[in-house]
Amino acid sequence: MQQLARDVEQRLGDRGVRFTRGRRSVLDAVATADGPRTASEIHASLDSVPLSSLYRSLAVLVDAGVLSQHHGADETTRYELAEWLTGHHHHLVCASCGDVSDVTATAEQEAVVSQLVEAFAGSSNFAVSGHRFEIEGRCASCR
Amino acid sequence: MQQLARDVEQRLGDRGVRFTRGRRSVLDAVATADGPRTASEIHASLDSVPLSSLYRSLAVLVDAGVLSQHHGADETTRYELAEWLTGHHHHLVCASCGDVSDVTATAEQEAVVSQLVEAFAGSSNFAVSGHRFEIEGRCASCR
DNA sequence: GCACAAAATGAGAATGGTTCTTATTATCTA
DNA sequence: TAGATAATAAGAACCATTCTCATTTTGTGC
Repeated sequence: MQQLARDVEQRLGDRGVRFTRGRRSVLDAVATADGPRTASEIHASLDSVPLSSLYRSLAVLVDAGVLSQHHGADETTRYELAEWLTGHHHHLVCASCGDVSDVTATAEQEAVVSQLVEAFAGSSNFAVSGHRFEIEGRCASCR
Repeated sequence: MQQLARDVEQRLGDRGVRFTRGRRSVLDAVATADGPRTASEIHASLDSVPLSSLYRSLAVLVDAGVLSQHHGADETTRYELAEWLTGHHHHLVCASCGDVSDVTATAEQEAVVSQLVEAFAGSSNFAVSGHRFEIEGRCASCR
């Protein structure tokens, strides 16, 4: 966590973006979750940060490459640490409660995934920059 | 296309849902696309179907299992034919224009995907019901 | 073919997540 | 410490989507 804050501070500093108290607490809230979180979830876990500021902080952090955002099973946007901070991983998405949790592949598994990605994109004239692998089902507490 | 309409008519009939003119044109618009489409894209390709009716038709068709909806790279919902009508497939998502196109895996590739899915979900107590594999990058016309 | 009930539609209002605006406050540099 | 710049707070605005309700269409029994 200390290391995380230092990495992020460096990254923001390099880009002339301040690492303010508000942004720190947003980062903390996202970092302590075990999967991507929605803006309202983050807001709920944080008092004293108004929604508009929260959204602005999230946008700044996404823009700086500290967070990544994606739009999963439900219609709201979720935020999590960028992969250079957490390592590459995939998601288990609960169809019932909408919760998303992380799962990390082994090196061999990830090699297989990469081969598949190349094979899928190969036919079209498509320049791959990444992939997303989401597994849908019911989480332990919903089944 | 004829076959598609017949399959859908049957499915809707079984559920006591009418296959009206409006719903037919919505189905056509989705079916003729080569990937998932947003409500406004569909709306644009269809005159004489008001937005509110379009959304209602989409909801009915999703509910009947004729269409599936998902929330991809951008924040708007996209609709496509359910997999029992098109076969299982994956997506190439253009990070630049947001367009999504379909890609179908070979049986061997899909077997590998299934193995990965089981391996990923295996550790948690997670009941898998499906998976989504999305490849991000730049499409032929944006690169 | 006709009348009635049930379902579908159209138009616009309402909702909710997200973004924008503007005045105020905090931060950095000199 | 002052001045310049960036960040924040509050609420208005925005836009995709959903809801409401009056009207129209469709299917069924006569």
